[in-house]
Amino acid sequence: MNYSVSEENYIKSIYHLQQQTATVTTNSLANELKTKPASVTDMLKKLQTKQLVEYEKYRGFKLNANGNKIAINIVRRHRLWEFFLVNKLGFEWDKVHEIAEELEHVSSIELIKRLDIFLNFPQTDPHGDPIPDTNGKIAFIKQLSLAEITVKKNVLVSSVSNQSPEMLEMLKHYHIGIGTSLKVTRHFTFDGSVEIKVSQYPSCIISEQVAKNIFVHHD
Amino acid sequence: MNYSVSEENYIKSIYHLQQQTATVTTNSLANELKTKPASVTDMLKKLQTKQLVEYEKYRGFKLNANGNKIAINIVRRHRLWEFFLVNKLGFEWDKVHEIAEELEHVSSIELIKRLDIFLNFPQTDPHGDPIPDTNGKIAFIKQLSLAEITVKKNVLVSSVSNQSPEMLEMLKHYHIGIGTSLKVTRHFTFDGSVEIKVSQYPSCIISEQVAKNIFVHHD
DNA sequence: ATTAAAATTTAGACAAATCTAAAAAAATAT
DNA sequence: ATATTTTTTTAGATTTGTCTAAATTTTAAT
Ligand SMILES: [Mn+2]
Ligand SMILES: [Mn+2]
Ligand SMILES: [Mn+2]
Ligand SMILES: [Mn+2]
Repeated sequence: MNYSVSEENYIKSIYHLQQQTATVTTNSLANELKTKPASVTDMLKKLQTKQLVEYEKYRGFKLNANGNKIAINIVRRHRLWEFFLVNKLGFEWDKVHEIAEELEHVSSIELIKRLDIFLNFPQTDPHGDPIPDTNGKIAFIKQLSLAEITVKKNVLVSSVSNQSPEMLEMLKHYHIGIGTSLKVTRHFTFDGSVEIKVSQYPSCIISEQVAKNIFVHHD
Repeated sequence: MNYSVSEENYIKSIYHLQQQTATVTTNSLANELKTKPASVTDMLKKLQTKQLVEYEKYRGFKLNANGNKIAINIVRRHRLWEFFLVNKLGFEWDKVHEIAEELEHVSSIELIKRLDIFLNFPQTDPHGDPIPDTNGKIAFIKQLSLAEITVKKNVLVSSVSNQSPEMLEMLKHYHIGIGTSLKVTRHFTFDGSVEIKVSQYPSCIISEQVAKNIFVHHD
């Protein structure tokens, strides 16, 4: 079956909210989609008749197996396009989300198949998020934020959860990108700030707020 | 200003029909867009209030300067995507039109700018049609069909007007593609068929119907 | 010049997606 | 346990794009 742009956006947003809370509320989805609660209720009735969600009045809702499969496929398209935009067209990573938000709705299956080949089967998007494979399998990478990591172990930056231009600017300043190798040298308990050492650059200190948004894994 | 997918499809279709006839009729546009005449009238009123067409009740319509500029920009996007699909993703040229029909509506200006750079500023799409530049200028290539061309001059295939899978199959059989060098060796007046010689291959005869769809220019 | 046919427009309806305002249900506070 | 606040749903309206059927205008034919 084929879904409208609007339906796809709802499905994907439910999926993302479910990563945090098993069951999603009307208000949170309205907020995520920048729409009104009444509109969410309307759409949910439709998604229910289309057998994509489990929904009980006043009780919240979640994607069923079918809805989940479709959501993951949209995520796959989104992230492949983001990879294309950054690695082929040379966009900065803070500029690609909006564009991928449109591209993800182009419906050709063959297109995505060929794009994947063309990009050489990338595993993660420019923000470090995993790209689901054709079967919907998502590689899980155990990752911790810089605020949680133990001291003096070399780690690789695997993803950054805040993808704003402001964050990008700051990360550039610190010479941090996806894949960058670094080491936490100290945690300051007073304000939660963290001292890090990025390759040959002198040590520097980042705030707890920043540290919480940078995720790393051991190499 | 920003236009809906539907508005853009109407604008582009009017543009294409205008290449044949200076002023476009309601029925021909309905036919082109696979919609109903009543829907065309409705949309034309909207395009008129948006200052994109000159329209007089019962008298047909045409794009004004503003509408024309927008149409050409959509054509530009369409053809750049077609080029991408064929030359980067490896699609056959008969499979790309539908997909480009969706991709052309992705609204980012920066996207098309970068795509153009990435593709190295292609001049023509996979069907040999010229790609308008950023300013809307379209390179005009004087071209004649194989049915009209004079005998025994070497010519280059510049475009093919019928882009169906059936035509592609036939062209492949004759080893003809965009850019192929060939020579017309005879015209048969009885049925309008044409004998051609494609590089090292033995001479062959193509029907008038095929000849009329293959356009060439002198090298 | 009438008449018949074809093309175009209008009138009115409908589906999708959205909204505001009011009603209903659930959660929270006293 | 009741009252208050918050969340969610319903009712009803709106916008966009489409359609069918009927009316109007234009074009073609006699
Ligand atoms: Mn989207
Ligand atoms: Mn991403
Ligand atoms: Mn289109
Ligand atoms: Mn083309």
